[in-house]
Amino acid sequence: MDRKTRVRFAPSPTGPLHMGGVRTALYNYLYAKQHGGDFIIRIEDTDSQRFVPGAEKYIIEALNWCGIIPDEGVDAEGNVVETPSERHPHAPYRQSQRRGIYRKYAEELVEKGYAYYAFDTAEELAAKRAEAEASGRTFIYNHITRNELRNSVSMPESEWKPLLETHTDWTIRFKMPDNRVVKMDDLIRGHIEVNTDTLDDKVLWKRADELPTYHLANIVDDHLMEITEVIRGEEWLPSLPLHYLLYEAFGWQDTQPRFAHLSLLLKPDGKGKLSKRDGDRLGFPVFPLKWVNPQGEVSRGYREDGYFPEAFVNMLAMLGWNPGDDRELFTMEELVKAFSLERVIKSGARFNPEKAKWYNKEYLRMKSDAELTDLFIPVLEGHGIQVVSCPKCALTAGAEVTVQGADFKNRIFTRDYVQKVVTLIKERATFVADFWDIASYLFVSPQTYAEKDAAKFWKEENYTLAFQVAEFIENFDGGNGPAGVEFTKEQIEGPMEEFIRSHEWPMGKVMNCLRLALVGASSGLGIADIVSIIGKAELAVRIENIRKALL
RNA sequence: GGUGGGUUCGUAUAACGGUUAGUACUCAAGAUUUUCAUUCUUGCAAUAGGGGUUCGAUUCCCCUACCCACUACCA
Repeated sequence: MDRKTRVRFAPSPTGPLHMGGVRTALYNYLYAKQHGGDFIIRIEDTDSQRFVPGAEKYIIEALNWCGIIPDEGVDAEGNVVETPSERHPHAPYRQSQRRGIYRKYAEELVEKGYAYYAFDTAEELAAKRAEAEASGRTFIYNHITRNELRNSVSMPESEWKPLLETHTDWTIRFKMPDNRVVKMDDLIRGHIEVNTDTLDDKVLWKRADELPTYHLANIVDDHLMEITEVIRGEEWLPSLPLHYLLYEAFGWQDTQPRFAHLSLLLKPDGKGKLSKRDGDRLGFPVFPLKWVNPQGEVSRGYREDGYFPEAFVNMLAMLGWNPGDDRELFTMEELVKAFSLERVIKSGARFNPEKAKWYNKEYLRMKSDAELTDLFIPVLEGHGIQVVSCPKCALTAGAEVTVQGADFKNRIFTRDYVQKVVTLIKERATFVADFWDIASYLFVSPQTYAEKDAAKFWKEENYTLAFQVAEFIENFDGGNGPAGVEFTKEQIEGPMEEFIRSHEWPMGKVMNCLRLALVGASSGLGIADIVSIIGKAELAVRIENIRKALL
C-alpha cells in the first residue's frame, strides 16, 4: 500500500497537557514529517463529565510553543476546525461535533452480529461488581455473563426491541468472541498475542448522551481520517485486541493503521508514573505551560520557568529514544531526520529534572548575545532598570553620565551595555532569569557586603592596598589618551596585575578586597571585566560606599 | 486477583551472541584563574535473581522477583 502517511494526536480536553502527552505528540509529529506526511489534531471530548474549560486551548497553545504544528485540525489562529475545507477535509475535528456519525457504525456492528444492545443500568452493573468482589471474584461482562444479563443476546427480540424506544439508557456493546487468540504487531514492541477470553464486552455507544466511547470513536475516526499509524501511550496496549477486532468487524483490515505504543514517563524518584504532585514535591514543572485550573490552583510550566522550547523538546525527544550514537543535541529538523520508532525504548523512562536543566544551559549558550539581550531586558525592567537603545536616548531619558552607557544613579543603561554584560555572563547561567542573580552588581551598586567574605578578606593590610589599586585604575588612561577616559578589559588587565606584582602585594587578598567593594561578595567576574564595564566613576562610588560601610 | 508490557551505573541510554560493558547528566577529586562560575583531566558507579540453549549470553528460551499499565456507560 502506498498511502500517504497520516498520524494524529488525539488528546482529551480533561486538563492541561502533561509532558508525557507532549512527547507523544512530538513523536507523532516527527514521524509524520519524516515520512512527508500529515500530522493531525483531533479532540477526543466524548466524555462530557470530565470536560475542563480552557484545556483544549491550552493543549494547542502548548504544542504551538513547542513548535509541534499540526497540518490538519487546527487553523492558523489556533482554533480547532469545525467546518470542512480543502486543507481540513475531515472537519469537524472535535468528536463531540461528530456525534451524528457514530451511531450508524455501532448499529452496523449490531446488524452484522458483532455487537448487541445492552439494557443493564450502571447501578445494576455496579451491584454485580460489588457482589462479585465480596466473594473474591471479579465481574466481567463477557460471553459467559452476557447470557444472564439484560441485552439483545439474552432476551427475545419481542422483549428487547420495545426497550430501544421506551428506554434511553441502553448501550451498544461489542460482542467479544470467546477463546480466540488475537495476533497483533506493534511497531515498538513486536508481536503480541492475547486470548479474547480475558477481555470484556466493551461499551461502544451510549444512548444516554448519544456519544460513542473512546474505542468506537477512535476506530471510526482513524478510518475516516485515513490514519496510517497510531502512535499513542502504553495505557492503550490492553485495548489493542479490541481495536484489531473492531477493524475486522467493520471489514477495514486493508487500511488498518499500524500501531506503536509508547512507554510512560516515570517519576524521578520512587515508584510510579510521573504526576503533577511530583513536580510540586521536587520542584520542577510537569506541564509545558503554566496552568490555572477552574479552582484557581496554579501549576508551573516549562515556558514560565524559563526553558527554551527547543531545549524542552530536545530533552523530551531523548526521553525514550536515541539516535544510536552519542549525539544529544538536536534541532527539530535534525530530530525529524534522525527519528525512528525502531529506536524507541520499550521500558518506562524516569524523568530527570537535572538533565532538563542541562539541556537549557546548552541551548542558552547557543543563542546569540543579541537574542539573549532581548530576553534579559524585560528581566532588568522588572528590577527597576531602564534600558534605552542609544547613549543619546539615555540623555533624553534623564541620564547624567553616558560614558559607559550606564547611569547607575538613575538606573538607566543602554542596550549595548546590557549586551556586553550578557556576553560576559552567558556561560555562567542556565536560564535567562539567572542573569540577574549573576550580574545584578553590574547594574546596581552593592548595598550589603557578605559577612563571611568580609571577615576573611577585609583587613587593614589588604584594603589599604586595594585602595591603591583602585586609585591606579582610576588614573589609568588606556594607554592611548589622557587620564579620565575609559578602557577595555584587555587594556587594564595586564597593567593592573603588573602594578600589584611589582609591589609584591598578595594578589588574592588585594583582589578580593576590591571584589568585595565591587560585587559585595567574594564571587563574580574578573576585576578587569568589572571595572572596564562599570567605568571609573562607578568604581569610585563603590570604593567610597565600602569605606563608609566597613571602615 | 486476572491479562498485557517492562527490567544495563543514582538517572537517560549504547553495545543487531564474542568489548577492559561505552556515552551523557549528577556526584567526588585534581588542574587552571584574583574569587565564584566556566573550562579541562581523572575518578565513583550497572547487565534484578536462578535455571537452561551455546565454544561463548547484557543479547535467545523458561521460572522467580520487582516495576508499570489495563481490568468503567473515562480517555
